[in-house]
Amino acid sequence: MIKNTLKTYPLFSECDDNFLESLSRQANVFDAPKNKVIFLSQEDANNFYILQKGWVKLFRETLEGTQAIIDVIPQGHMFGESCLFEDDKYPFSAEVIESATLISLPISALKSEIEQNPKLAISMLSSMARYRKQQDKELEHRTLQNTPQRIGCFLLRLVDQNAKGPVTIHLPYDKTLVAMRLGMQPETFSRGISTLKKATGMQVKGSTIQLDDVSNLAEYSCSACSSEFPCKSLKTTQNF
Amino acid sequence: MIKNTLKTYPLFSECDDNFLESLSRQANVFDAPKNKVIFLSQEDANNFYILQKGWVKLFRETLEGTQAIIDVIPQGHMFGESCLFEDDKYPFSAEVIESATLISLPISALKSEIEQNPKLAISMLSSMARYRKQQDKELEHRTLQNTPQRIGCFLLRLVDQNAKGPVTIHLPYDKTLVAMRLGMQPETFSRGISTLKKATGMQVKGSTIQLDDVSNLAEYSCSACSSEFPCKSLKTTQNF
DNA sequence: CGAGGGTTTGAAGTGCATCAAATAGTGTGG
DNA sequence: CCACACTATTTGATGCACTTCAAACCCTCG
Repeated sequence: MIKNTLKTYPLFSECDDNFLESLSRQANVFDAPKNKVIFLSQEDANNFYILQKGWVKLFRETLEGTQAIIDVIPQGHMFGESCLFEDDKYPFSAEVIESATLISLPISALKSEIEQNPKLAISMLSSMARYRKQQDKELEHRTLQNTPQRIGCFLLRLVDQNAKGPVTIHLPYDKTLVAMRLGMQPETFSRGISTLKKATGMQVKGSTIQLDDVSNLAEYSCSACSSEFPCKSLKTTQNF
Repeated sequence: MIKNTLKTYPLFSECDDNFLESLSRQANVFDAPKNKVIFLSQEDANNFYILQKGWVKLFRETLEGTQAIIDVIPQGHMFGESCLFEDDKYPFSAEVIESATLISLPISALKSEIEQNPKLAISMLSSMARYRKQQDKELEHRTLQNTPQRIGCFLLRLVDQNAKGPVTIHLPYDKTLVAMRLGMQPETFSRGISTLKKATGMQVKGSTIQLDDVSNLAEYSCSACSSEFPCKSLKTTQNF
C-alpha cells in the first residue's frame, strides 16, 4: 500500500490522509534495470521519485562527456523533488546503477499541497536545510581534505557514529562510482585505500573493510575538517 | 526606515505590514569595521543579518586553522538565516572583510512567522532552492574545471550575462580572498589570471579587467561545465 | 619617505590524473 | 564445473597542475 509507505517519510508525516490518499492514487510503481535513465538534465520536471530498492546516481555532464556525480541516492530516499521552486526542469540526470524499484509521483500535486499545507512547507524546508548542510560540508571537504582523507570520511559515514571497537564496512556500490562520487579517479581511489591501510591499519577484502577501531581513521580524516568525529552534520539518517 | 528596506526583499514581498512593522522594531542597525567577527561557527544562532553595505565572508576552519570560505556575501544580501531549521547553531563563522553596515534581525521572529504565513514559507523555499542550485554548481566546478577556468567563470558571473562587445570588470574584493573563495592559493590565482590573459586576450590592471568580448572567455571557461554560457543557473540577481 | 600588506614571480616538491598494462573477479555458455 | 569473455580493480610509469616556500615587487597610506 503506497499510502502507508508515504506515511513513513518525515516529509509527509504532517500530511492528512486525504492528501496521501490522492497522492498515492497518482503514484506509479515500477522496476528499472541497471543503466536505465530515469530522466535527463533539462527535461521538464513532472515527477519526483522515491527509491524503494536499489541505487540511483544523479549527475551532470559537459559537452565533452565528462561526468560530475552530484549524489548517489540510497534506498528509501527521494530525488527530483528539488526542482519544485525552480524552473521546472531537472537540474541533473538520474540513472539507475543497481536494479531498482521506484515510485514516481507528480510534482504538481506536491507543489499545490505545499502551498496549502504550512506544515508540509515546514517539513520541506527542514529537508532542504538538511540537504544544504550536507552540500556545504561536501564543498568544504573538497577544499580541505586530500583524497585519502576524503575516502576515510566517506567510510566513516557508513558506520554507526557511536560504534566502539571493531567494525565492518561494506562499500554500498562500485569502487569506481565511489571514486567519482568523491570527485577522484578510480586509480586514485585505489591508491587512497592503500594509503589508508598503511596509515590506519584497516583490512580490505573486495568491498568489505574491517577496522579494529574507528578512532584511527577518524583522527586521520577529520583532522582536515572543521568538525570533529562523531560527525553529526553528515548524512546519517533519512533525508526526507 | 527599516520596514521599507525589508519590503524590497523578495523573501518578504508577501508579508503583511504588521509583521514587517514588528520585525523592524526588533531590528538593530550597526556598523562593523573590517575584520570584525559577526558570529562564530557553533554559536547559538539568535539573529540573521542583512548586509546593507560592505562585504562579509562566511567560512569554517579546522583545528589547525586552515580556512574554507563558504561564501562571500555581497551588499544587499542576507546571511545566517539558513540555520532556521537546523540545530540553532550557526554552521559557519562570519567576518566583515570590507567595512559594513548591517541589520540584525531575530531568527525566532522569522521562524514563527514562517510557521503562520504559508506565503513566506514558499518564498523561503524558493530562496533555498536557488541557493542550493548555486552550491550544486559550485561543487560541479570544483570537479570539472581547472583553476583558470574557474577564475574565468567567476569573472563571467560579474558581468551582465547578455553584454555584447567590450566589458570592464572590477574585482569586488581582494585577490587573495577571491582565490580562497574559489578554493585555490593566491599564487595560483595570480598565475591563473596570466593564463587567461594569454588565452583570451583580456587586459588586467590592478583589480580592473577589460575584455573586448565575453565570448572568448566564455568559450574558455564554460567548455568544462555542464551549462553553456549565458549561464542562467548562477548568481546573477539578488538571492533572498 | 618608509612601513606594511597585497601581489607577482621563481624554484622546487607533492598530489592527482593519465595512459598502459597486469591482475582479480564475475557471469556465461558449454 | 571449467574455460572464456568481460568488467572491475590494482599497479606502474610519467606528466601536469597546484601548492609551498622564498623573495622581489608594487601600492597605499601614514
